[in-house]
Amino acid sequence: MTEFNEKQIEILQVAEQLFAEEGFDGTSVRDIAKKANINIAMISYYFGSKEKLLESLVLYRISGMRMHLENLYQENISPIEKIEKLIVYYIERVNKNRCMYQILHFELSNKKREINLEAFTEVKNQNLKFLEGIIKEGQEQGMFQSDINVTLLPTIIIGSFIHFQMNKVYYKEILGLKTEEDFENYVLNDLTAHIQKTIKALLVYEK
Amino acid sequence: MTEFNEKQIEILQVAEQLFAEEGFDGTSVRDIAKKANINIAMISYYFGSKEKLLESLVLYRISGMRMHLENLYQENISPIEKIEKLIVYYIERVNKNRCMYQILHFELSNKKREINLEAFTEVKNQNLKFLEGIIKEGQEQGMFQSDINVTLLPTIIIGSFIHFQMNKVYYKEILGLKTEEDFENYVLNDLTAHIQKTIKALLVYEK
DNA sequence: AATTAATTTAAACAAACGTTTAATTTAAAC
DNA sequence: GTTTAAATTAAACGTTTGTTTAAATTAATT
Repeated sequence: MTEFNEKQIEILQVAEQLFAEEGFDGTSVRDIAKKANINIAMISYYFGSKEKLLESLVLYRISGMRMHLENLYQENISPIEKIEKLIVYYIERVNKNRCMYQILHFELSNKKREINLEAFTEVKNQNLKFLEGIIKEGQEQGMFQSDINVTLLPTIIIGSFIHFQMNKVYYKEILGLKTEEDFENYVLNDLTAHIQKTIKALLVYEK
Repeated sequence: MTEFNEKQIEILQVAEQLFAEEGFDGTSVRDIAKKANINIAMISYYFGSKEKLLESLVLYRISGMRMHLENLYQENISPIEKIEKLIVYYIERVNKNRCMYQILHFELSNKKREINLEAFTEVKNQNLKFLEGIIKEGQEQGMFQSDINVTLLPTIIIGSFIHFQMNKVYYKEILGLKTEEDFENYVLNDLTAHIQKTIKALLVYEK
C-alpha cells in the first residue's frame, strides 16, 4: 500500500470529518480544500478524484482498526472478565473511529457507489474468531450456555452503540445529559455497563 | 395537517425510495421526476422545494408509525410474553419503515439540514411508556429484576436490527444467506428470536 | 549554478444542480 | 359555452459541481 505524506493525511482527516458531518454527496471538493487550506486541484493531484479520495480514506482508516486481542486471549482471567474487556475494546474502537463508522454506515447502504470493504470484513472476521474462542472457553468451563449465536453478539454491541450515537439529540434530552461531556461519560460508563450486562445475561441465560 | 393527493403521494413514495438508496444529496429532483413520471417543476409546485419535500415525507411517514399497543397492554398474558410480542411489534415497525429509518438515520447526524422530529420523539416516548408499564408489571410479579434501564431496551432492539440491515452484504455472506428471501426470513425468525432472548435474559439476569 | 522534477496556483471547462418562468393544457365553476 | 382555476409543460435561469489546464513556484538532483 502507498504511504501518505503529511499533506495527504491532513486532507484525509479534513475529508473524514466533512464526509461524516455532511455526507459524501453533501461535501464539495471546495469545502475540503477550504478547510484544509489547500488548492482544489490538489485533491485530484494527490488522490485522482473525489471518489478515489473516499477510497483512500476508507483504506487508510480501516487498516488501523484491527484490535489487538492476542494478549487479552491469553490473560489469566475468567471468560466472563474477558468478555467484559472485549466489549470495552469493541466500544473503544467504534468510538475512536466514530466518523469512519458513520461514513461506512451510509456508504454501505448507498447503491450509487461501491467501495471495497474486504479489509473491513477481514477485521470483523478476525475479531469474531477471538470472540468465538472466549465463548468456547466459557462453555467448556460450564459458565456459558451452549446455544450461543456468536455472530450476533457483536451485532448487539456495535448496533446498540451506534444507534445511541446516531440518536444523540434524543438521548441527551430524555436522559438529561446537558453537556457533551455528560453524554460522553454516559456512553463510556452507563451504556458500556449496560451492554456488558446484556451480553453477560445472554451468555448465562437458560430458557 | 394538509392532506396529500394521489400524485403527491406517488412523488413522496418515489422520493422515499431514492433518498434511502442514494441519500438526499445524492438524489436530484430530476431523478425523482423521471422515476415518478412527472415534470421537474411539479416538485416545486406541490412541495415548494426539495428540502420541503423531505420535510413533508418525514411528516407523512412518521404520522403512520405509532404502534397501537393498548390491546397488548391489557391482554391476559404474562409480562414475559408481552415483552416478546412487543419486540415483534418493534421489529415489524422498523422493518416496514426501513427506508424512512435509513433516511432519518442519516439526517439525524447530518449537520447541514435540521428537520423537525417532534412527532418522532413523541412516538418513541409513547412506546417507552408502554414498555415501562410492562416492566413494572413483571417486577411486581417478581419475574423481572429491579434494576432495569428501560430507556436502553429499545436501543438494543432497534440498534441491533438496524445494524443488521445496514450490514446486509456482510451478514448474507457470513451466514450463508443466498437470496433476499433467505435474508428476510433470517431477520424475521432468527434475529428476532435472538433479540427476544437477549432482552428476556437481561430482564431476569441477576448479578 | 543549472537542470529536472514535484508542488501549487488561478482560471477555465462542461455538466449537473434546484428553482423559476411563461405558455399551454386540462378540469371545474358558472 | 364561456370563464376561471388548477395542473402540466419545455425552456431558461444563475449557481455549484468535479475535473483539467497551463503557467508559476518550490524543492531536489546533478
